Amino acid sequence: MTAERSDEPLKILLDPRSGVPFYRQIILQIEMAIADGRLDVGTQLPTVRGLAVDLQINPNTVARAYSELEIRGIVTTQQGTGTFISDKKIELSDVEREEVLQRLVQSFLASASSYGFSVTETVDFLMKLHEEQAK
Amino acid sequence: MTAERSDEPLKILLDPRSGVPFYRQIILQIEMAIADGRLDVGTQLPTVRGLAVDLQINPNTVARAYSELEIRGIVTTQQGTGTFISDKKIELSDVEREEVLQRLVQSFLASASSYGFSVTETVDFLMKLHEEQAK
DNA sequence: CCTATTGTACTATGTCTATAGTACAATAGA
DNA sequence: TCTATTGTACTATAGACATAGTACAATAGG
Repeated sequence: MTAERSDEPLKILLDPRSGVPFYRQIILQIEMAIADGRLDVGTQLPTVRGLAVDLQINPNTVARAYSELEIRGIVTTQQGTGTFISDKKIELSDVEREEVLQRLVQSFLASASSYGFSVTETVDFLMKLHEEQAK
Repeated sequence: MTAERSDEPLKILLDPRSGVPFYRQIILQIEMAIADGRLDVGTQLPTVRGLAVDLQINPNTVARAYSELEIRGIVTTQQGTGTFISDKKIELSDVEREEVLQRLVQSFLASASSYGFSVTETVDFLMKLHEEQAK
């Protein structure tokens, strides 16, 4: 094995059967990685061409994902250098925050329910996922 | 709490932001409902036009979902009568079930994250909500 | 300065998805 | 029998998605 960098590279997996567009899957997985701490502020993402080769998809598709992430302020790009995780912070009042989260959660649970997942099952799954991540 | 009975109509929810085609969301949710017993053999599905109105989508889209389900032998259709659950057993492996939930959870967490909620905060909120509901 | 590497921009093509609209076929029920 | 309801089939249009290909711009490093 070649000597890798100290920090392991982000592993992105695409599921062609999910129906979810590739560029969205990339966005989702990068967002997740940031949310749970696997990607820190300032970390460089794989290059457009590099990731395209890795995932065996068109560079345009990667570029589109990065472009959307930049529009949302989640990453910053520098011509000729690369794409990096930015330090996006959203300011909301506590009340607003709670309302937003409440709405997100309700929508999520309703969705899971329509697929036949009970609230208990859904919550358990999330907890387990979170515990594993904490290791 | 609602006092619903076994005759409650199947509730299908479409998520336009998921990237998953409507017709596939319909197929998946019907399959899941059959797999976990919410839909029994012989049960009539909503009519093509009726479901289209409910979901506010084009009848062609519903027809496509039903058509694919029939090709797979999951439903049987009778001209002029309707579409019914056939007696084909649906074997959704735990893995497949988990994949669906995984996708829902990932999309949810990414969404929450984009609003500035950490995974920990989101999970805690859900847990607390669930505990209170259990009382 | 020169070159490789990076991100960006554009055109073009093909497939998939969803829509609107129209028409037809088969069945149930009055 | 007649009519409404059901599923089915088709055309046409528009947009999203992924691809291929080409070209350009900005930066790092020798």
